[in-house]
Amino acid sequence: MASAVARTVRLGRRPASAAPHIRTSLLDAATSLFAERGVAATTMATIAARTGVTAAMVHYYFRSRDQLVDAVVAERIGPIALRVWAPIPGRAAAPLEVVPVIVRRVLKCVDAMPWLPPLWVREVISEGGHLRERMLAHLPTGQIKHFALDMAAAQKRGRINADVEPRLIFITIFGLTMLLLATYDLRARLLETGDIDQRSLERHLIAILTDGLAGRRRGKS
Amino acid sequence: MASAVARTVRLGRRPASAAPHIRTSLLDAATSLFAERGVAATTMATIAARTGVTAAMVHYYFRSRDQLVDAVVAERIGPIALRVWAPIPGRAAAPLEVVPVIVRRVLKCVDAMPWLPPLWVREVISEGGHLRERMLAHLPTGQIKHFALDMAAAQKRGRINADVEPRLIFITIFGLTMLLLATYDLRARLLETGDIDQRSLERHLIAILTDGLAGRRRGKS
Amino acid sequence: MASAVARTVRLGRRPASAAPHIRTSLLDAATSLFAERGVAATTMATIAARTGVTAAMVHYYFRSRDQLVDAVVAERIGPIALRVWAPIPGRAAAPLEVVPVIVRRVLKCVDAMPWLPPLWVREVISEGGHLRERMLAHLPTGQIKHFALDMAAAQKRGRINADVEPRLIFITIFGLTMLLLATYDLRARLLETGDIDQRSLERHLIAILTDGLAGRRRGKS
Amino acid sequence: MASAVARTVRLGRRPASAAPHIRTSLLDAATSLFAERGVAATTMATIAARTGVTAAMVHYYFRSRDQLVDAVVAERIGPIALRVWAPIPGRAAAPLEVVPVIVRRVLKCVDAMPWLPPLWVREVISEGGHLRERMLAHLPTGQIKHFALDMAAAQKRGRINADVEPRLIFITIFGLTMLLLATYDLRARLLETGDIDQRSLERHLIAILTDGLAGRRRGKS
DNA sequence: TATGAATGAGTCTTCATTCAT
DNA sequence: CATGAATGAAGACTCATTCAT
Repeated sequence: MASAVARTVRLGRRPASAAPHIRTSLLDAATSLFAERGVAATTMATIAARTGVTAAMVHYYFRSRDQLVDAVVAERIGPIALRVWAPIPGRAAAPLEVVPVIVRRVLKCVDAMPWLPPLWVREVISEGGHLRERMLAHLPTGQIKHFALDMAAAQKRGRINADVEPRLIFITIFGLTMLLLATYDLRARLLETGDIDQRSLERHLIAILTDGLAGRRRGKS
Repeated sequence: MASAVARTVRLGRRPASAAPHIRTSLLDAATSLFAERGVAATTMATIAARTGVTAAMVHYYFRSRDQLVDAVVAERIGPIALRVWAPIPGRAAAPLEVVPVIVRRVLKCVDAMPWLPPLWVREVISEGGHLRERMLAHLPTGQIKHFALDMAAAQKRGRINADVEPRLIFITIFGLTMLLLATYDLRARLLETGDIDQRSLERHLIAILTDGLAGRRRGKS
Repeated sequence: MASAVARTVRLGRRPASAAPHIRTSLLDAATSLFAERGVAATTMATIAARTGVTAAMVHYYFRSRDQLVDAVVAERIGPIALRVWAPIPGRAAAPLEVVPVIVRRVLKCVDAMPWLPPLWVREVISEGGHLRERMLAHLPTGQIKHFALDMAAAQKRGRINADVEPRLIFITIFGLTMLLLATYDLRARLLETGDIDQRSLERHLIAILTDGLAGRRRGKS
Repeated sequence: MASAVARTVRLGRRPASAAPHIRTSLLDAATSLFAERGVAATTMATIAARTGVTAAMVHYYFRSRDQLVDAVVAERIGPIALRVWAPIPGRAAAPLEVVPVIVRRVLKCVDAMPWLPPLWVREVISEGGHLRERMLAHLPTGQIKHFALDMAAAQKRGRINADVEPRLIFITIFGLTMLLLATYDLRARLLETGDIDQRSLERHLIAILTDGLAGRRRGKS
């Protein structure tokens, strides 16, 4: 935030409080449109229209479509990755505790940023996703590898399911959470049983993942 | 298939092995391109080029882009849904057995159709997916609902994890499998630890999902 | 007709009685489609479809679109011109008698060929009409000039309206008749007074044209 | 017009005489091309080329071909209809006076807009004309009906030809004028007697229509 | 005679991008 | 800072035409 203010001042604009930065609004519009209909299906004109400006303005703030996409990744999606992948204290000692921590981190993020699950599932996680390459640079590779190593160690000590693949644990927890969030409305229309509230979803995720991770047979098989 | 061969022979064209129905080839090209780069980012010209024909040919076989997409859904993706969602014998008596059955069904499908996971994750499951609406008509709604009811009953009888939401069981098993399949190469590049072979993947999935579904506390909480 | 039979025999086809010639049907379809929606807006495929054959067949019978249009002019529209412009017996002696003769000739033609008025008005008479150039060759130029000269002579003898331009008499009679026929349904929708039957139309045309041609002041002004 | 000049000057572009609104030029080009070769045979690219801009510009000013056609009707042809169909003062008292009024109105319009006759004959009046439906909304239906009623009344009072159909009077006068104007060059090439000057044309039309309308037998037959 | 397959050229339309103002 | 005007490139789609069978 500090840097945003700094830049505003440097550029001689009015203080942020007076009006939302157009740049910010454009980024908002782009992000949610990318989530709603996909990156490829979102045009500069649509983003401009949702923000109430002309398409030329989008070019004024982001030199090109490519750089706009970069900005969305760097300023919107990237920071989330850092929050989600932040080191989990005590994960070595109590490996099963990672499940509720990760699940709740994701749920909390999504509360504030409902566009996240579809965008992640569609454009980041999925092979050929339009944001995939760009996201790679923003992922804390070191921590991800570290996490896998910690899990492997815990498994060796017999603390987690022997059949589980340690390198898949993070994506299993994180991905399943995202997936169930991203399929909210699909389920609603398919099952026609009314929606599943977030409390139940959280309980479901934590139960199945914790117990699955715990397993009945422990230690590396 | 027999009739296709017959016709090819009768017409005296190149050997059947070299020239299957162009319609089939186009459908193949479209399906894999949809998986590789998404529906919105795939043009008729690209599909044509990959098949080695002109763009006009794509219109010759499928009147419009829209109908081509319909054909992909109806002839390629739809049939898979039927296989995956086919009733699982004895699921009421041994609810935990559904996990390996579903996981293996998906893995088997994907063996023959490697384009499936990215396509499903990106364009079907994900909110705003371009094939979502079209797939709905092809999903065996009745069986999906039935499955949820069976799981709910099993849970009441204390056979599965009390904290699990029965309506989420199918998507949890099916979706997690698809997700891990769709992120194969992402993981490879991220972890740089060499690939995880399919055996380990299967074991991981079955372990975490079976044990997660079993849980330690049984019965509806 | 004789020549059509001759050609059929020469080409070794079945006699005309067995089935309507496809060529004839195609010509019929083309002619009425040209009248309904204009030459430019009529495609080979549409003509083929209305005849119940493939577009390739249209090319088989008429080498090209251009030659199909030629055939329509030569075999459908051209012959009518000959009937309409046929010399009117006694026109020199009784110049006013040309009006009912021409009007009735046209009405009779149109009875059998309802596509004529719109086609003529749209594609022949009108500047830039797609059949205009082609029709020129089929018009009996000599008779048209002759008619104008006869009228001029009659006018000099004080038999017709002094203010009338003799060279415009034919087109005035013929064109007005065609025009009123071609605007049948436009009037119906505009006036909403029910249709004007053909009897009234004929009476109207003959009255206004005869009396207009007769005039009150006779002789060249 | 004043504002257009003002803006051009303010923007410092080429002199106002050389560069009127491009939108206006495009409308001009479209209108005359529609008249020259018909609506169906006129492409966006041709219109653009004649105006000296790219095809994309035509879409910039008129969202689609359809809306361009609408604009031509609404802004070019529609207004003319109002002038031609404007109430004729004293038509009830002196019904025969309508002829020269209408004829001269049309001739005056066409003087300024030479594209009118072919366009009207081809695309408005003619069955299946591409502007027909769109023009209907712009025609002063009330006045057209009123005119027919006035003529019918005049006929009952014995003021006009008993055999004439009152509902056909307007189209007879208006249509014949348009028709003779639209066939100008056809006649020239057919008769090869040199062109008929507009004076003679006017005299011809007024003579034949006035005397035809007057008739010798008056009153409803 | 008849057709399905195939295509090049052209049409309408959209879109990212540039630029003068 | 902001926009209207302008465009080249590309996309979906159509159509007349050809050709092997």
